[in-house]
Amino acid sequence: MSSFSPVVALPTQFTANTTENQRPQPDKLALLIDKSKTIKHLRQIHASLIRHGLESHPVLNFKIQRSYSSLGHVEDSVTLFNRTQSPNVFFYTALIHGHAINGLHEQALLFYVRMLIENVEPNAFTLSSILKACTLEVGKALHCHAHKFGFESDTYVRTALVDVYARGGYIVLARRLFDTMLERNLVSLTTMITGYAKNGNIDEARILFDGMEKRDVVSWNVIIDGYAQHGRPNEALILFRQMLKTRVKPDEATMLAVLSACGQVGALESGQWIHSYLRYSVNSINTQVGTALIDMYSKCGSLENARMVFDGIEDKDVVVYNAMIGGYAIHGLTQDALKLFEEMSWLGVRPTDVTFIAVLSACAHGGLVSEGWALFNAMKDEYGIRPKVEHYGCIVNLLGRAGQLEEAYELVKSRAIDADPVLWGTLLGACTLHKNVSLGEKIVEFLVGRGLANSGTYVLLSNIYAATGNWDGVARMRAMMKQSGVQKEPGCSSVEVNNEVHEFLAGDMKHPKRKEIYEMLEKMNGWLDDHGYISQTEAVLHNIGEVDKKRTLEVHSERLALAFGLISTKPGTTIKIVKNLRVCTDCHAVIKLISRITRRKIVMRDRNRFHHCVDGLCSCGDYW
DNA sequence: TTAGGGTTAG
Repeated sequence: MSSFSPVVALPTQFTANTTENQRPQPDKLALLIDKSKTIKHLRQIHASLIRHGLESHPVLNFKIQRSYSSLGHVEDSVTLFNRTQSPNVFFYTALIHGHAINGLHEQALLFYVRMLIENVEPNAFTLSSILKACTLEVGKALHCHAHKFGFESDTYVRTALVDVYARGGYIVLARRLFDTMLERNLVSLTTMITGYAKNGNIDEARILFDGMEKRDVVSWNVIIDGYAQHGRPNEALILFRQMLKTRVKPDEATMLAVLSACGQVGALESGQWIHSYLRYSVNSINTQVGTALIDMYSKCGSLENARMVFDGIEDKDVVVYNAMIGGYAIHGLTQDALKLFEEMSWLGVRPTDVTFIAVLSACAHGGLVSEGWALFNAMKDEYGIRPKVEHYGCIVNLLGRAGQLEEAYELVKSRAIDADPVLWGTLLGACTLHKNVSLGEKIVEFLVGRGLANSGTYVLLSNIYAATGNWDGVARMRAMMKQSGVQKEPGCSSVEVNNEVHEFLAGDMKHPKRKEIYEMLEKMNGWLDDHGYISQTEAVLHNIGEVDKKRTLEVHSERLALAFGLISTKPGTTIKIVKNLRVCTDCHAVIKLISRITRRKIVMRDRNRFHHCVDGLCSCGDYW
């Protein structure tokens, strides 16, 4: 008790009506408890409560305990609980809720069980609190409890049940529970939308969202994030613009979702807009938002800004480092990535598996085979991190790019039990790069023999055949692909002009400025001819004549994006292009040359990495 | 009491 007694720093607003002799009114104390925002204030009130012999007051005790929980001090809450004789349902519920919101799911469940053992009957509050903290299996059992105790139709309980089933992937069941609710409200709708969005069923989510009468910041966040996390970042950005026209004010969660979308589409201007919005709307940028900004700037090609945000974050955790190292990696700045990794280790920040993905991919882009192996081994031996398939992917990629195909093949084969199609794809991609037909065929044979071949296998082998001019082989693979119903993902490039992202497919005629774009393409061809450029027609993976091949290359999506960038920005402006697939060798050469001819910096992000083209040279050193 | 949130190979 002595630790509580001196009320030294009790602020005046709390002491005004409280002298040593005067007992404070319980209802006033109750109000103070509910209003206290910091643990310090709460402890002071608690002290005063004990000093005045009110420590057994049921309502005050309950409120104190609840406040401890919500301020993240669950242990104090438990202490208080343990000192309470025969706690009632409210007490138990507050405790369960406190554990649940602080992520202590198992303990929450244990208190629930204890409550049942003590014959304290749960109420609707209890059930909805505990449902939030449970897995699908436990949720099913709790569903029975809800039924038994008669709360199955309670709005809160029902909403929590919808959440549990949706989280567990039982989306149809969740929908049925949702449809049979006595009343739908903003939260239950948002819960259902979240369920669809997390499951990747974003179109269903959108239908419900569009039908909402009222939307708050959370419902907007859920739908925007749903698009952002499921490969539809453009739609996320469109919705965000719609949100700005409403009265609903975006919050940090909105910013995180939108920054992710900006990064994916390479929308630097939109990302910068968010950054300034943040600077003006919040006092300081927290670690999470900072990380998202670093990621956005890196993916939008602006490493300087990424670094600036990085330097401005005071308490850098490992995730912040991971984002920055990953940024250096995709830009091919291998040494900077490794240096930062060293710096972070030196500062005592322990790397995670994600950190190693970042540094290993940095090594792959720089062709640093021995450094990569050393890091891979250090990860296992020094840091005790078990390599995942992603790490093997990095190593296979590193070896494959460097031409050590057999070694890479052995490594993948040694892991054939949990063979990952991506790993095989990486390896086959390396075979294409080095035109190693025999190993490619050997791999495909191996995969077919073990029943591991999939549609992608044929695509890759067909690419190897095409790269070596084996058109019979290509035709065979195309036929097999047709049979298995696969299609190659179409190449798509985008460029951001005036805060708007313009997308192009190969040979695209849909853009309103198509006339000007194609005129520019012609002009570009003229420049290339003047510089004696010869098309690298072997980059065309179809068996057609040379002239047709050249024509095919000329309308590749990245060229259309480049042409549009050239006609819609001032001379000297950097052009930033984002492509969904890897850039082809011919386009790479053309873009380099155009950077010299137009004296513009051209930055292109392809599926793998960034290419900064300046004065005819590319930052990747033609190694990609 | 009910909803959302940072980094991840090719």
